[in-house]
Amino acid sequence: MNSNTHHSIREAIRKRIVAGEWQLGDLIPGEVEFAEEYACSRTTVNRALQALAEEGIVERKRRGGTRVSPLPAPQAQFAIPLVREQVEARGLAYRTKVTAHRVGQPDERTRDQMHLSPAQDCAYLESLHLADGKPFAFERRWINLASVPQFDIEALGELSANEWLVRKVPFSRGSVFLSATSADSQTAERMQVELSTPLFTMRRTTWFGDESVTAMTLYYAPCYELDFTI
Amino acid sequence: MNSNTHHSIREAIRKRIVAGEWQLGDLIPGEVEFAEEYACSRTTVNRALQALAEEGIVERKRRGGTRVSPLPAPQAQFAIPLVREQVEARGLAYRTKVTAHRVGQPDERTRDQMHLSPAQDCAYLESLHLADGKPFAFERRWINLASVPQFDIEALGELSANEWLVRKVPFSRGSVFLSATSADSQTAERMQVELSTPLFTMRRTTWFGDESVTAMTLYYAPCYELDFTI
DNA sequence: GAGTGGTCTAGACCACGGT
DNA sequence: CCGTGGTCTAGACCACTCA
Repeated sequence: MNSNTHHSIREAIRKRIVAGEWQLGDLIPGEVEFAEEYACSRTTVNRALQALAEEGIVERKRRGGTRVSPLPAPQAQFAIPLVREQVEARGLAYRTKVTAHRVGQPDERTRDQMHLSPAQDCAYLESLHLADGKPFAFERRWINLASVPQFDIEALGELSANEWLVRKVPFSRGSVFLSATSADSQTAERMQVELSTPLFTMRRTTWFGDESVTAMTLYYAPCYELDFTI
Repeated sequence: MNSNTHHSIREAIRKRIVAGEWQLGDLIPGEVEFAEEYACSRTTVNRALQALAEEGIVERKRRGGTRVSPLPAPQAQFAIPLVREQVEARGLAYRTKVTAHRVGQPDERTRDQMHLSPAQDCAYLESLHLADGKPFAFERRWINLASVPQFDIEALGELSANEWLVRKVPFSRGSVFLSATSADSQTAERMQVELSTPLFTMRRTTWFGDESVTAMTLYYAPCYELDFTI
């Protein structure tokens, strides 16, 4: 048995690329050549190179061979965390509180975002996420009752709306917008900050199939930073 | 020949999971079983399921089988774009201008971030990124001359420092911090906004191996949003 | 047309980890 | 222990695309 796994070969080739053995955009050896060099089958090299292609390190074309990416863009992959996890990761106690809720029709902008007809009823929710009792984030959310008819304030229990939705409508997709906004009077009051404080803001709309599930805006406390590695 | 590719099988199984054929956390059929069902080899099913595992849709354990992820967290993958690309994607003309530069030693906080010894010389750069002549982002950057000795203001040409570094030190890794900050007087002047305007801010430190390359802070114009899909 | 990557298959052995 | 996933191999055929 050969100890060369597609994993070890991938790392070996990655190291050679990172070390600059080939210039950006240059052709690197083909699968057969690598297979001879590492004394393994072509299949194994193929897996290794496909993984590097998925990472954006190399680009591959039939007949054209495999080249080092001409302009490798730093890639980041991260999971959108639940606020509960963000709070508990800081060693603080998480609690959430619904500060307002009603059923009604969203404003036109939200209706557009969620592709709703004007008469469509939605649940509206305002919640505060607390870390050790202090405001950590303030959330405004619309939930499409047509796609989540089981939704009810009572059903949440101790969960935040997001935690409930993640369980009830898993594998939803969506778009995220990050920005810096100025605290409006309501947010400032809820978050106990001064009016116009800069707040890191995350806006999300999520979909299940072609039906919108929810649209929300989350305002984080001034201390908050979103961090990830590339 | 069978028309079932690992790709098509992956999508078929994904659809069944998303449709709720199995509950969150439930065991799904094993590789052999799927192979019979889709009339293909176990190898092909294996590739399909491994891909779903990488996406976080299923979790796999030897002997334990494959289960639907109990709490699937929405995953996002995106490339840190060059400011030039962000500007040109909006159909605007990109230009960059170095507004200040010198060689010296960074403040203690930056020195810590970059793991530098006190006497270590760095290049300091302030640049403005313009979109159709209007300020789009303002950047403060330290460059570790020990890891990039070839760096020189003249070497940049029409490129931004980041574009130059991406070519000169490709495949670097690093950490990113996103936040909302209040425009200080210098940034406000350069960006032509009022003092204390909330600005979406990206702080990055990048490494090549165990050597820091650069540390930078980028302040985006108020109109800016970072968007991606999950 | 020919060379490269993309994929499949059947069979084999290994490694982990639940019973 | 033994069933499950993890991986390798050799050979095969296909699909793209460059010359």
